[in-house]
Amino acid sequence: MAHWLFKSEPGCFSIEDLKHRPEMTEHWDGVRNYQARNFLRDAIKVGDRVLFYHSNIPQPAVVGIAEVVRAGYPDCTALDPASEHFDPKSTAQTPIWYMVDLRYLADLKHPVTLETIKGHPLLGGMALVRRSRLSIQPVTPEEWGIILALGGITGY
DNA sequence: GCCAACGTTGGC
DNA sequence: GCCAACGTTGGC
Repeated sequence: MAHWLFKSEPGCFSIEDLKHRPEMTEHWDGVRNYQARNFLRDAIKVGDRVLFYHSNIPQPAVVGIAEVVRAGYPDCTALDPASEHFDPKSTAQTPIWYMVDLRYLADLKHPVTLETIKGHPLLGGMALVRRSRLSIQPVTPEEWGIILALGGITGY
């Protein structure tokens, strides 16, 4: 089981949005970056765990965790001319973009802010700090454990 | 709202 | 295939 960090602008899609859909899964669509796409298509598997990160706000932070319930499959929004994520180069036969489905697991009791992560001796090397623009990135088991401990939850 | 980082596009 | 121009992300 691998660990990941997914970023989202809470004004667009927040952990609350994910949480309040207990009866259904949520598509993680609209990713239009090749490196993130490769993770979605090739590496992210059912059962993997995800740190849910809120970006582009005054206090960016990891706010909760989620579980992958469906591995990479073609992103239907790329095929829909009405979607803002429409990509005319992507077709049903040769899809370019992929998405996964997530299920809400838990909120952190205490959000772990970017500031905290940057200042932590064992977290300063995270992709979040070094490659700040990558929206989907791998997390090591050690980083996962530290962030959950800082966040005040156990059992995941 | 600014701007640095950096990914993508397109002319040559 | 290089690289300048441009667009986007995301911290501040």
